[in-house]
Amino acid sequence: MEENYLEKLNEPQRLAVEATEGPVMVIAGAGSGKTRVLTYRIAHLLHKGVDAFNILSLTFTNKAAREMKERIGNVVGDANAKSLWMGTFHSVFARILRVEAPLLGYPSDFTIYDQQDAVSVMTKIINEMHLDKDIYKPKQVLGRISQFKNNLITVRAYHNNQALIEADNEAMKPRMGDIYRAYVDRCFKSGAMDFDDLLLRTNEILTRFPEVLAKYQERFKYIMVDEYQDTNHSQYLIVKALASRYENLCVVGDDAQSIYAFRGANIRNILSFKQDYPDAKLYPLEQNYRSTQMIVEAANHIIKHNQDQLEKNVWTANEDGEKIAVYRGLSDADEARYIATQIWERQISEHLQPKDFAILYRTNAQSRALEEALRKRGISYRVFGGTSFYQRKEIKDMVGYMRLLINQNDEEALLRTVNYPARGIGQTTITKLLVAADQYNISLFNLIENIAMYAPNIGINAGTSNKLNDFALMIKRFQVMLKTHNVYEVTMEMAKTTQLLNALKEDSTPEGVSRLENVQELLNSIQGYVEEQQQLDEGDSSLGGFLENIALATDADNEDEDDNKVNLMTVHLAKGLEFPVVFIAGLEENLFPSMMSVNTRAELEEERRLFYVALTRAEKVAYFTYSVSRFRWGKIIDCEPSRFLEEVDDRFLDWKNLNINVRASNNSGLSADLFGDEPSPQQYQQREKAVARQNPNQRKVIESQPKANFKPVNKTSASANGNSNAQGLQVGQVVVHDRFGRGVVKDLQGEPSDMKAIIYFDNAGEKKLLLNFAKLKIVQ
DNA sequence: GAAACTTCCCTTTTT
DNA sequence: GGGAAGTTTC
Repeated sequence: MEENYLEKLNEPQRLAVEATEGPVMVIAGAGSGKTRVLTYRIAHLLHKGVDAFNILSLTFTNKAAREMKERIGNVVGDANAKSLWMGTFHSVFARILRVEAPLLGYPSDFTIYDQQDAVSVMTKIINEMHLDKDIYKPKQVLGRISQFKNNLITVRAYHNNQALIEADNEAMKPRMGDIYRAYVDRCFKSGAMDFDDLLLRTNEILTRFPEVLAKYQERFKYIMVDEYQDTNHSQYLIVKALASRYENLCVVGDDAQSIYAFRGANIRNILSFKQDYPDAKLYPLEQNYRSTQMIVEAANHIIKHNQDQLEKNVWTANEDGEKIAVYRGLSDADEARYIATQIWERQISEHLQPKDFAILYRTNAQSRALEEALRKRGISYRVFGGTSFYQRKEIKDMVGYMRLLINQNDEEALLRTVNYPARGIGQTTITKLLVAADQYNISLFNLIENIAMYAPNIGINAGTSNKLNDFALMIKRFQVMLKTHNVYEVTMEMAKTTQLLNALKEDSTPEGVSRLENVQELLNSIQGYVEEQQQLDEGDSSLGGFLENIALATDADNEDEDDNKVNLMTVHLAKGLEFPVVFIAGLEENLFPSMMSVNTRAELEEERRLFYVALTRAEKVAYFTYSVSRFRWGKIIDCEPSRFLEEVDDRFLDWKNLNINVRASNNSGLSADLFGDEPSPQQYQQREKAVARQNPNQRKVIESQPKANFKPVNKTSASANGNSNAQGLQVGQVVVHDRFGRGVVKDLQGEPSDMKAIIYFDNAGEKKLLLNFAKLKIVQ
């Protein structure tokens, strides 16, 4: 236990940490040490003798949870930190639902449908109901249903709510209620929950089963919620229910950083905390430790344009800092080139590394131009977000089979896999099956496994019937195999038997090769997962556990072993992060603020908060850039500077190229500026040498494959903290493992990057451990 | 039933 | 400019 940890806090921080009993709200301005407070508060609870088992901490991202756990481990020791429940709402309540969902008639191995699955279900429903998909746009309809669910409006409640029905009638969608019912039924029959269900069903259980509620109230005596301003109504109710017995609830947030209203976040949750808990203690954190005076004041100045906000006075004792540079590009390529050049120059002049830079933008699509400019400069970078690894077709195919093994009623998984790789089961057959399954009210898989019985009645010939039967038998066989073999072995066998690997191997195009690599990467990560989980006390090396992890994993969670790269991400993903130098790109009307968000004041204020979040990520230096034209939807369009730029007082800004006075509609002078400050090849080489001298270890890597974003999931406390070390381990050495205790290394196998050790433990016998995951201390 | 070809959306942000 | 869905052809 680290001593004197309280001395590392300022006065309000310390008070917030010490107020462990009763409701507490911490209003934490940007950069004011919010994470520090949460971390030390938990450490303080443990120090006071509270059992880690009784603490629940809800964070906004898995990444935040992991980092916090690590930091707590540093203060109180890993063993103590281990049994803390810490994670996102979705992951924590998914875990609870694995136990409790059967109360509602769900299988405990329920599938979690991602956005793609949900859209696919919805598209089918709208087709089957013969509705016009231009009026009932699947994504829009799902958005509406998401609103219902996040406000706990069930299908029945909807049908009893005249106001909602009228609103949908007026929106020309009178069938909304029927669609909602069909969607919920369909998911239920598939044994599947979407993201919103994870919260809605938790609420349902806590309301309908008081003994279950009591169990978790008793367990979670101390509850902490990070980013409280971004909780929606459903999350709010869960927290309220769980905390209502002991009321040891601590919420931390900043109304100025609420940026998730579009997915139901309700800023009122933070504004009305004092009404919900009249005894609540309030601790405002106003000293910013992150940024320069310039950045803090400019950010304060920006957020003042919003009407809806709590009075706050964020200040800093840091240095003045330089003004915010504003650059106007003539095209998105020009804007990107400017940014790349600035990164290049600052790396040399300020001794900065690639990882010290972040480029933030409003939409994922903006990354392309930026990537290209960085590649041209030979600057290594990393893109967060966008199409994630698990959304790729080849991965979803593979995962489809895996899902089917643990939940054979998962209709989306079945439809995806039944004819891939092609086995002669086409659209006509599928349609017949869907109709029949509905008619007999059984699941698709159920129908297929008894197809011989049904085939004559539903017009399926003997040949097709056999093919379907073979498919069902194959799935059954793997289900049996799962009982005796580990997940990796089964998956590998499945990839071979289904010809999935072979089909990919035959494709020698670059895309095909990359697909095969992705599948291999997935297989590796399964192997890593199995071995890692086997080493944890509460490890879950089951297929279900793996699938849950990847369903709730996001791209921001993936860690790259080489993270010294320029960071590219949306502003949303940047929340909670900080970087010495930040570029905010694409500050144009209809882009930032988004075209979709300029109609109401509330929407516009959320965009402004987003701008505030972006700027407050910067520690030392910030840049604003925009362009007068941009490639969008395959066309070049003219752009106007963002209204947000005009809102910022000039005393904060350093306009870089005002002298080139070109209107968006006038292209004269374009060529001169577009290529004006490109360095000559000689200058280029000199700079490269300068960088190499300054930083000999850093080789310039050209990075483009999204694959590089991917790491084995759930990499909790691996080698990063230094006490485990794959390098330098030798046969014959004595090591100590967290769980297995003392052992002797018998053998080492595999590549250095993926090495396994056979270790004979005094108390646990012989184990094969992956050194990337195993926490080993070398004793002699 | 499957491959080749064409058209249509798309871009707001994410668990 | 790109990926998915729909359409045509074998």
